[in-house]
Amino acid sequence: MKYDFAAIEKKWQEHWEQVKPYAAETGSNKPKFYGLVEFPYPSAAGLHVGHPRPYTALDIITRKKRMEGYNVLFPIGYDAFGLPTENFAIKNHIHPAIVTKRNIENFTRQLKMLGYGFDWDRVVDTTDPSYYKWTQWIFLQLYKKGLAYKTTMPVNWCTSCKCVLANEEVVEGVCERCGSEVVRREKSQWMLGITKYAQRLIDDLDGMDFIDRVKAQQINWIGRSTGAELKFQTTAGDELLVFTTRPDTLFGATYMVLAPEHPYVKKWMDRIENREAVLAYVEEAARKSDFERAELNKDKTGVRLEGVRGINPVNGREIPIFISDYVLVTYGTGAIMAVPAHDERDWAFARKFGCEIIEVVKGGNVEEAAFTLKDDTGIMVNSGFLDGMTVKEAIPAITKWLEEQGIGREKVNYKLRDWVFSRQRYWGEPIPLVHCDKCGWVPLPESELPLLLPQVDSYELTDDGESPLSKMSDWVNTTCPCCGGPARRETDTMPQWAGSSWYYLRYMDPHNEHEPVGKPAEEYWGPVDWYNGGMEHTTLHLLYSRFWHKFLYDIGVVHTKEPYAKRTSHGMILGKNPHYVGNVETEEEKQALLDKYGNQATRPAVKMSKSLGNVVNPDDVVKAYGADTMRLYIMFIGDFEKTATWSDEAVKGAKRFLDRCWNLLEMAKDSAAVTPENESAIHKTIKKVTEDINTLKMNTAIAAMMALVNDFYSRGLSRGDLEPLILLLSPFVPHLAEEMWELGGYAARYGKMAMQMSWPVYDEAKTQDAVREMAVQVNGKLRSTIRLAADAPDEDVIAAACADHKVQRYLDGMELVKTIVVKNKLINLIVKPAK
RNA sequence: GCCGGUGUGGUGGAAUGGUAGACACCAGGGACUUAAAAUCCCUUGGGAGCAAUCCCGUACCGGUUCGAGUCCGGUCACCGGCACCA
Repeated sequence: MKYDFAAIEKKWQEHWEQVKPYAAETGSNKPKFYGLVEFPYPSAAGLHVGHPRPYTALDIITRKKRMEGYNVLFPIGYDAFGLPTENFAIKNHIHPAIVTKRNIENFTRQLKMLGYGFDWDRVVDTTDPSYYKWTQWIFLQLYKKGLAYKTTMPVNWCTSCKCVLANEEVVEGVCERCGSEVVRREKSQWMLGITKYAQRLIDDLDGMDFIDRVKAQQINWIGRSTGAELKFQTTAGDELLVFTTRPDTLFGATYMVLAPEHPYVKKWMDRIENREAVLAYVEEAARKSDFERAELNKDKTGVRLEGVRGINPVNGREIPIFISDYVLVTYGTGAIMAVPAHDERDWAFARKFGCEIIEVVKGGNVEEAAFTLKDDTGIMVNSGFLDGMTVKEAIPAITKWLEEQGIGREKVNYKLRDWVFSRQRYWGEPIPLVHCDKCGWVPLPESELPLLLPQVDSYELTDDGESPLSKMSDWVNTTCPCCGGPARRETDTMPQWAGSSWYYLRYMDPHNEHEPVGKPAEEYWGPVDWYNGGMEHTTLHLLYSRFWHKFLYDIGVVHTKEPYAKRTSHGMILGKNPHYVGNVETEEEKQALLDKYGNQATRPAVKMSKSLGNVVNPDDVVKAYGADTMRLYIMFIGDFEKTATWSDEAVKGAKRFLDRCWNLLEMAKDSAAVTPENESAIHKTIKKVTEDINTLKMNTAIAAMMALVNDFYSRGLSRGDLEPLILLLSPFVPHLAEEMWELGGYAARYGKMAMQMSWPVYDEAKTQDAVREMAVQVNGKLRSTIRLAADAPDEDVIAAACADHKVQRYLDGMELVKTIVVKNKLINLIVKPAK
């Protein structure tokens, strides 16, 4: 009989639809396990071949957990608000809600096609009013606690999306999504006070089972640095506050720099003698896009403020003040004390503008370059009472002095900025606040949630940078919940990251009409035991949702400080590069590719894209080989954490393996007994697969099962031998496993599906071979192998090794000085020439 | 520049400090077949040799060790993140 994957997969998917074997039961007595994958954005393109990688991995893990007796929650949903859908809708004149519905249907079909064990009764859709009601509710709680506030500030503005972006959404000066130029604009925006949680977001990573690179990247992004904040007097009378991580170098501060946007620049305009030059510079800086700032990088520019000088508090010296865009208004105090001798940027600026360079830490040559080491090797000089100290001693000493003088204190700063939370677009959650001329911003009463997105015909972009909602006067004009007077609704919507910041909680209790999540459900299921997702979300979704969770913890909605106990991450799936130089033979052809595609041509594999024609559609793979082959191959492709390249040839290998498994049914002798010669191999395989699934090493788990199948082909097998193999296969290739389970008569015998059986257990004793092959080394070089009974005493091992005819040649005329025996593995004979 | 990671056959990739290359893909050979596909079996890191067997091999240089792909120091290359953050 042939392995008819199409019929088998259809049959079992329909069966599972009926019996719902993946339903999670809140409050069950079994131990719980909550496995989570990042819910997809339902794009028009459908499922990408990258999606099945993490989904299959967690599907395998949760299926195994079920077989191990856990009550498993493995949910799925759709993160469906967002710009691509809105842009698609505008272009094709379809309402985004319709586009979304259609895309979700397609994604659902594809996910079911792949046989995932999701609990389909808990599906969450962020655009569903019964869901975003609670997204809005959480926003109102943030507002009530002062963590949501509206402020005018320079923001990242995408010139193509016509929308603001969070810092996390700007990559190398361009829009993360569309790649267009990002400029700075002054706009009034809703902000979330994530910086208030900066320290906790660092501290609570401790003890979490997150892979190291996720922790490192988050800590990096939050960017904590310790130093001092101190005041400089100025000849204008105002005090200038600066932040420095090197208070020890205060004696070397020979000038100051303000960001061009620093408020004092305007304030001092009357005193500034070179007004025109200063104004011109400020204007130019404002015009520069982030991209230009990054491009122009190290080339320092600036203007000296003539007529105002700062006073170094430690020695009373008057020093010049500059403005320059190498000082950022968004970090620290927007003003610095410059110590050119010990800071590379200050040094470059000082050289260009002829500022004085005073060495205050010995150890370098400050005429040649800035000396920036902050360890014990440098000794303070030219620094009054700090002279002779190391840098490490000088920092607390000067900090103490600043405190005593009342002009400074120790200070911690973070690179993390508050989260720009409003978007000037239609397809997002409406922000549930109104503005009243009398009362200011007023939150909607919770009873009025959800505030529905108005149904309108036109949601085209406006050119003035306002949300499309601002054009809908019927919706915008309302009454103030506070005084009853006329008021206007907020017309900006929330960013895509809003709905995804708490969706894992909704899965626990998806139909609750009274709370975002009920207490019993949250206390039973929380926290998520294992969350897998992309590295690209480390400083976006993962950070944002940890922040929201901590806030919900503070207001008593959840009982854990952290949402996710464990976080792993998968590598991307790349496609073959059609322009790779390795594809062609001659030097001329290679050069032609290099000329045309540059660096691109040097890479064998690249991101899949329509324009390169290397996109793999899961539908096509499933049609040609079946879902089980797709699942198996995507797990076998390589180390889960690393990027991997899709190979059409290698898929066939996965299919071939499943064919070989299928044929075992007919090959197996009709006996329920385990064949003695297969027993050890079976137990070893159970052990290997069990351990490898736990550590996400699906590729080697599959390799072990392949090896066992090869053994069965060469040695023959019984129905009893096949039984545990089917159970091991079942999380990986559930359709094939169930069919074999049924056809092999196991289903009838146990009255259960394979997935409902207990996970096979191995007997450690039976994983041990009675006879071992041991390596024999002479002076560390492999010379022979010998076969001995397991756990043979060292004397026997040495005797057998010395007696081996290959080994003897190396012992001839030599004196045995030492032997090293590694039990059951290896013996090393150390010899030297006999005297 | 800073942080994190990687470097192993023609290819994807395996190897708690202990027989490098498991398992696959590709390729080659054989069986079956009128033939092809599929399937099954065999070979497959490089080099020398009729053979037994030997030599060389995990980016490069050095070190620790009886023994290093693995640990330590240094170098190079590539990938990911951050980047004028004071």
